[in-house]
Amino acid sequence: MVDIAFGPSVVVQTAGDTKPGSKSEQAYTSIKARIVEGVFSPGYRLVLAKIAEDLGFSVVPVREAIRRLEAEGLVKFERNIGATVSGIDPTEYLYTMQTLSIVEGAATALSAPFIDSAAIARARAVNEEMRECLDHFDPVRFTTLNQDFHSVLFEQCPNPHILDLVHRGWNRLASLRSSTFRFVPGRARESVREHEGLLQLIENNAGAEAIEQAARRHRSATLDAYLAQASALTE
Amino acid sequence: MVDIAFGPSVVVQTAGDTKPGSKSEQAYTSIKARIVEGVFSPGYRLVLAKIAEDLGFSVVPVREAIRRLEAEGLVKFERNIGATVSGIDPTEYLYTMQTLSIVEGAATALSAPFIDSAAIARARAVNEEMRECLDHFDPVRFTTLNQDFHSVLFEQCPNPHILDLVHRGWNRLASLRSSTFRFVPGRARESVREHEGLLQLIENNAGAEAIEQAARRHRSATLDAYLAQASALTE
DNA sequence: ATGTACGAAATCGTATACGATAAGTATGGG
DNA sequence: CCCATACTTATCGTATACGATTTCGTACAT
Repeated sequence: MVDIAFGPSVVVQTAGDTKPGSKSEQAYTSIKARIVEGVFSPGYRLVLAKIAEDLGFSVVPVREAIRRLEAEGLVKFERNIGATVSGIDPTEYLYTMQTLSIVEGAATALSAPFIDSAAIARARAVNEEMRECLDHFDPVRFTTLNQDFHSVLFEQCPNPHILDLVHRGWNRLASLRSSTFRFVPGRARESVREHEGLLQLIENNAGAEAIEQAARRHRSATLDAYLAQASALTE
Repeated sequence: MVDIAFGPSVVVQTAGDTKPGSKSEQAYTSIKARIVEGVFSPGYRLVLAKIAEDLGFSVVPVREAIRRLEAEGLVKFERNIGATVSGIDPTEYLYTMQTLSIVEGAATALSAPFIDSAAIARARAVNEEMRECLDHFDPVRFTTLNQDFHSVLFEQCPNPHILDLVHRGWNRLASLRSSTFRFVPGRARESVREHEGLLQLIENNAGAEAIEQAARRHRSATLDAYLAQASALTE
């Protein structure tokens, strides 16, 4: 739809990708996908030689890929020690959620003036699907749809940098969730309601300030809900 | 004071640095410094072999360094073509300023509850120095002090991710300014006034919302002022 | 039994070498 | 005189090789 969704998780393209032919690039994409999909869980040790052999490459392009992933915060790379998939102590989770909250709010506010009625209709349709998910209890699908919802809103975002930050946050969280995600049904229901409210604000051409606040309130509530269970997250 | 200032410009540490011993790390630091200080202006062609020879290293660590810089947005690296210091068409400038505005506002709001009277005093002192700069017309020093001012406020920022984003924005802008910076004296005077207002808000324990708004308004005004001259920026 | 020291294995870091690709240049035809 | 094509050159991309560092296991002494 908006971004590429495959399997249980979602990999969002981040800016700065080189042409696909480069092995360094392939390694980057491949490793990132495996992290985001949860094949490589947090704490997983990424041994250069092993990954290189897996992919049939030499270590050099793999190193580059790892460095890029490090800059995105997906892995930690220590000299003479090696790379591990970034851990997620509750604190780190809070940081990420808080940052995402801010950045998503900004993206929503910036995009609002450019959202036409067609986009709103699409967003509303996605939100309806989310509502249905509530009955069938499908958390994975719910999360994917949630990102789809926001993606529709952000489609016309006039600032690609902000969008990039949002995507990085999503990827980060996807990596965390694949391993330790838990669903909060009550919160999810509320979320659907808030989405509808946000759409109405946009339809009524509310000020950017109001929209941003709404978006931030939404995120903030989500954050609180998840924070309660954050202690369950392992290092 | 807060961050390391040397020469006319300021290089802000960004998260993700490896131990200093690594050549890859040295290359990273060295190239970044030269970009931020303006030795490598936007558009400058970074030839791997040449840089490697300059530093006395081989190309491999240099490549890694470039990749990290690319992920931070400081350089553009195209397959089989090479790396160039990121350009700054007015649009890109707008994106960066807008993003920085949002992120700085958030950082200010988050930090506010943790700012004690001593920090406020220091911030105020810096702001006074800025006021003095207005008379002597020292734009470079003014910019440095401006970052110092915010650094004092952000010292206790509870979210390092946000802080990292702020620093990246500063580095980015520093790179741009070194080559094409122009000073807007009227705007600068206003800026000093707004800083004082912000400090008073914090002293009075104003809500995070109000503080964030003030910070954002400030940035927004700055943005507008610089945007007027943005067309003067070269690709 | 525990702590320490030494050695071996695993892994990372970097240099060098060579193949691949794109940009620049010259030459020949229109 | 201009354009297209072949060739040369500059630069990047990756593999391989080897040295450096860390970690882990084992043996020894207390």
